[in-house]
Amino acid sequence: MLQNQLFTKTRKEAPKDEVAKNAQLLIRAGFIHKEMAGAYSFLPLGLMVIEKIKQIVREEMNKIGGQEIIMTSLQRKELWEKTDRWDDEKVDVWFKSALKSGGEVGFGWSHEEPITEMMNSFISSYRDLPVYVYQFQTKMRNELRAKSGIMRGREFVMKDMYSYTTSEEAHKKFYDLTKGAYMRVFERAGLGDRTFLTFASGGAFTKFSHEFQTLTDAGEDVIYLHRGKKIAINKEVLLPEVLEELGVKEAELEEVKAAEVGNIFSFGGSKSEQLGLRFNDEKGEAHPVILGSYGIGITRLMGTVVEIFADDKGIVWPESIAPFKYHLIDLNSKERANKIYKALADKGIEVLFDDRDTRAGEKFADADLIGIPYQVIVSERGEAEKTVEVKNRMTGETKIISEEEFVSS
RNA sequence: CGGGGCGUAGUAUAUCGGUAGUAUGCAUGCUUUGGGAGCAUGAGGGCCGAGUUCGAUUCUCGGCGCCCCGACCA
Repeated sequence: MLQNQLFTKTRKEAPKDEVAKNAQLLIRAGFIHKEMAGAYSFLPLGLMVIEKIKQIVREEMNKIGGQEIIMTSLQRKELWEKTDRWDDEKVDVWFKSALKSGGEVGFGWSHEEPITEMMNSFISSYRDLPVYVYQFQTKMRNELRAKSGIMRGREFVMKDMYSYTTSEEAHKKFYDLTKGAYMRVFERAGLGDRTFLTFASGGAFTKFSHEFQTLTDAGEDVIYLHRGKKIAINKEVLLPEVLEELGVKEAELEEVKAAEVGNIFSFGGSKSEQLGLRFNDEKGEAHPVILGSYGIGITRLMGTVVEIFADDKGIVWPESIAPFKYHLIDLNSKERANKIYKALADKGIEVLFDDRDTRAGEKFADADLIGIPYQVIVSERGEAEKTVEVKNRMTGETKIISEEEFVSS
């Protein structure tokens, strides 16, 4: 992509109404635009990152049998009344509106109810199970206070997956499978070594649910970490019996701040019961379908990555979710740079070509701010030998290699 | 929802009861060209409403919006 054609611009100064590092940098670099408190638009660069993250998640969910769908954001009042979660007293993050034709609708803050009810149309026998479905959805939550940039907005992108199985055993098996899939997602997104499976309160159905907590001071949660065992316990369930069950002593735990980038829940059969989702077993006896729910905050993950890897010059993207692999910077060597750009583009390599007619300093500063993993500098210095400089944004390391070698690598 | 802070140009800020200044960004020209260059010229601004006043961007009240701490976050 030609940088000249990118309609966004970088800024030197962060807007005064943002304090969160992720929002400051993403706005300065032109990835997002703030529409109102807790609501951000994703611009070309930001959307590319979102799509990269989604693709990683998609691949991992498909690998464990997930099927992708997308549900409507509009939700029926009657449905949520069946599970007693329509009332604002029960769920305080509802956005609701009225239909002109009469009646009320809600904007989805979660999709357990509608998707489970929908499954009534497709699940009636043990032969129809298991079913694993997921979607990438824009969730809307009427938070009393939005904060932390894109890490806790009123509107955000979430992957939510639901599992429908015949038994607790089958459920447990899939539940454990998702733990692995989730860790692979976070590893691929660059957060592997600082993301921990965390025990959290499980609600009415199981003792624990599990969260995936990524260590960062920008997070909202406090967890107690056992680095040796690679597990953590959310502050909310740091109780003697929990410690005993997990076989850890409080003294061995480290108190750290973390951001919840994912969570997985077991619902048992009660919600299915409420919504009438049952299946017949081999003997023709009806049972409620066992439900599990699995979330990954896509936009929160993006914000977390920015918080963790950014330095004083700007964002640093892990290669796996960067909008481009290369930032090609032309310093008065347009002919050569053009040729290199075309060669890369022909090979389908993702490259942002800074073809703007600006000074070197500005190009370097912008490239550092945007945070693409490799900056490829084409200048008069390499004219005679036909070389380019390849600078690693994360390490700052620079290599001079021949144009030919670079293009063919 | 409790507490605190804030609203001045695209952005960041200053000043002031009486012609609103600076930086940056933007436009044009010249000079410059490896870490956000220099000079010149130009366009661009007081959240909304009411009140006080000869006069309000400034003071008072109300509204709207934004930020922070706490609470909340199946």
